[in-house]
Amino acid sequence: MRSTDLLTVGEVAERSGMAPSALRYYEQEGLISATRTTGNQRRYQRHVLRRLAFIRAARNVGLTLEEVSAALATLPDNRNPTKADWTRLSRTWRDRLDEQIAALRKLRDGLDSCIGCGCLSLQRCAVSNPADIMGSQGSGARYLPRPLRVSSPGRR
Amino acid sequence: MRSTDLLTVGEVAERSGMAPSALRYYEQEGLISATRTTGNQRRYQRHVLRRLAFIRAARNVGLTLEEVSAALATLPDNRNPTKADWTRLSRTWRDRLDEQIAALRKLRDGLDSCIGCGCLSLQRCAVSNPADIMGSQGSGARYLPRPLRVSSPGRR
DNA sequence: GTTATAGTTGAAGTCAACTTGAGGTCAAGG
DNA sequence: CCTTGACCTCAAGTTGACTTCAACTATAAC
Repeated sequence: MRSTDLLTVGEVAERSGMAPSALRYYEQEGLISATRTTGNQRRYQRHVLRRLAFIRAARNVGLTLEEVSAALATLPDNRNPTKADWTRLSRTWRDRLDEQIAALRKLRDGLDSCIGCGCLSLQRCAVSNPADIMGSQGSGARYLPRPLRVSSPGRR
Repeated sequence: MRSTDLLTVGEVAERSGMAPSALRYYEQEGLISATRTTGNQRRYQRHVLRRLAFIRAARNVGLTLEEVSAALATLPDNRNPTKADWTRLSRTWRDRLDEQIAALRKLRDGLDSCIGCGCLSLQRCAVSNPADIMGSQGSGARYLPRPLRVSSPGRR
């Protein structure tokens, strides 16, 4: 067993629940970083675990890696991120989750009315309506997870 | 303008809001069907629109095409599907949506407690917890849309 | 009959987020 | 010193749901 406070990929993988290949991929995408031993093996500082926790949490909320990347980029690089930094980043997730929940609820309520009538009319049914799942209040629906986003004709 | 009650791909595409390429793909996957003209062009019966509405609705709820396909296969082929048939199929969506909503709510509530503490601890934080988003009641979380499913270590 | 528009096929490309495989190297315990 | 298990890189493969392309043909309107 090594005695330093640096972690190998295997250790980080186990502690974070992510596959080593995912860790390499994240590094390649600039989301995390590691130093190298003289023999070119990765050694991670413990704080990478927090970063990975953030990444997982963000992915759970439905962000793409690109968005995660952008969020991480707003962290200060001259000092260690504080609680406040992480809090700031995760605060916007709440809105996103609220939007997602609202969208699902709308879908469900539309479905409830559809179950009564069995219509699934292209024109009238909220559930199968091609364009307008999120309704008309402005520019919503941007934060729906992929499978809940209605493919607007012409783009998937 | 043609006078029959059969629809061309273009017409079906416009009325359903789906791309012609998607319609061909669905046909290839056995989700819809069409007759052909002597010149080999597709002609759709009007009821394909209802089927497409179903497909879109199901996709909105997060089903894969394979699941949609399985659902459609339970429709009777000796008679036209009735309202009751469509209703039966869509009834299971409700449960799925309820599950999705519950999962998101759980995520949000976990987030609310995290915003206060800024922790994102791998061990304690519900939002970034690798294994256990849906909690312990049995085998839940099967119907979470892809981006909300936590990748269990070893599989994506 | 001509032309414009719309349709046909099969193969290949796209996207995100990884995983897998081949072929080779490192590190730690005995 | 040697073996074993962990690690390295780079390229290619995977999945689902399509889209795009090239090369060609049909149909409808005039």
